[in-house]
Amino acid sequence: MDLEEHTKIPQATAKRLPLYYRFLNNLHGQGKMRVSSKELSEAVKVDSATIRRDFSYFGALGKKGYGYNVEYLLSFFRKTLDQDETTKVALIGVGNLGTAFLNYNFTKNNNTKIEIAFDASRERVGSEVGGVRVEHIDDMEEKMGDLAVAILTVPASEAQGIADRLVDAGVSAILNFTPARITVPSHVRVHHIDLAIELQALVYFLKHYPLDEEEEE
Amino acid sequence: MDLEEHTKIPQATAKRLPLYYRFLNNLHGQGKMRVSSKELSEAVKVDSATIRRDFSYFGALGKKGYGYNVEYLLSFFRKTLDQDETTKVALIGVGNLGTAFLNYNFTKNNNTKIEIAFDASRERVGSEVGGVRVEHIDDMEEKMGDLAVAILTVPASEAQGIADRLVDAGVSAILNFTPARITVPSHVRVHHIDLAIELQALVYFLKHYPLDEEEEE
DNA sequence: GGCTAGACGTTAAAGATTTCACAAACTCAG
DNA sequence: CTGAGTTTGTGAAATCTTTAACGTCTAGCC
Repeated sequence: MDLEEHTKIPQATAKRLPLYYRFLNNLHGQGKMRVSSKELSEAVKVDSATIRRDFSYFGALGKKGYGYNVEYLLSFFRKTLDQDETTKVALIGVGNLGTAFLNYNFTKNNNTKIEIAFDASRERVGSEVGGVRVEHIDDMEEKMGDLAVAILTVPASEAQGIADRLVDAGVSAILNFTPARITVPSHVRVHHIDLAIELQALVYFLKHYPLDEEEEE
Repeated sequence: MDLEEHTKIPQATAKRLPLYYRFLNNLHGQGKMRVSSKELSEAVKVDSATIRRDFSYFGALGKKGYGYNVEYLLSFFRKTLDQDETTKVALIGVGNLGTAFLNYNFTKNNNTKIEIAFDASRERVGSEVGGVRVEHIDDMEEKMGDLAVAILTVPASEAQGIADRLVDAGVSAILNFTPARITVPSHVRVHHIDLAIELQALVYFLKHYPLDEEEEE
């Protein structure tokens, strides 16, 4: 693996890569052959200089006076983002949010696939949601296999307990949608997405960080 | 309004405020009287120096050798985060994700409340989900009143169209959960939360940014 | 009352990210 | 083939964020 190259890439850039990839896919689907950083900037709402800088970490991908070749860029990012090998994911907690994930067609445009789901409700067990089998949470360790990534959409009170079990089962990355800040060993990566906080933060910015005035009523 | 003071607060700090607030609430509920930046750090997974720095933007809230008084800090943040006045929110798109929001009890610990929801499916219209009335999307302008914030959980293909209508209806902040990057006038604030991208980014970090080695198998 | 340990608030440094601005290099039309 | 017009890639500057380090002050004990 060519970790040496990738390790140098700023985290802020890495987070934008999937975004670029998706929009390049769109463009390609529309039959576009070339694209400039300026066009891309308008589409993804990222400053064009930032886009050029981001791309430049991977070398000279474009041509001066021309822009970027969509197909080339796309195939480059496909490799970089490991789009060829699908990462299998487990989902814990088939509530509304969990169901939303299961019905989301990740595999399209995406290198991730939810392979199996777990829930504590006996009623849901055995059914399929969005084409994914739902198993009982008690059988998690047994049925999870070697999946490395888990999406956690359980009630907050369960979060830490389940996280501990996931870690024991060998999971190395958790996408945590519960409000609980879970504690895990240092070799496990956790990303928190906290819906209530996102909403509160938006409201805070709205009230305290005025944007342009509205021109008129 | 005391915008002068708040405008100076770094965005990174502002995004953490709701997180602090929630944990302080927890502590208070547990009957804790005092808390140090170190304790808080372990709970919210933010470096203690960062916490002290964050708090210091609001003045000297703690006492040397003692820490912070939970009650005082809580009441301070309640004012700062405008917890006393509830912000009313509209939700557009009562699919799985939208339903998850409607069932989420935001008002608890929170200054936001979803007042009304809209959906394109005639079947859902008229029902209540999570105690919120669902109206038809065609009646949006008419029934939305003066709500300033909207949560957008519609299919990506609808996102821009609905966003335009929201803006016309006077909304000034949108929490966009669709993969579409919507375009709005400069006086409207948009936060994008892109679930597929969050998952992909986590996978990318997992593969390319190794954490500590696992000690053993 | 005095001492020790603890914890804040802050200065300064380091690190990360974004943005500016422009030379270089390319395209394309004529 | 030439020249006008584009657009990249990148040094350098600006900005933002985190972290370290420590002086100062307080609590609480003897």
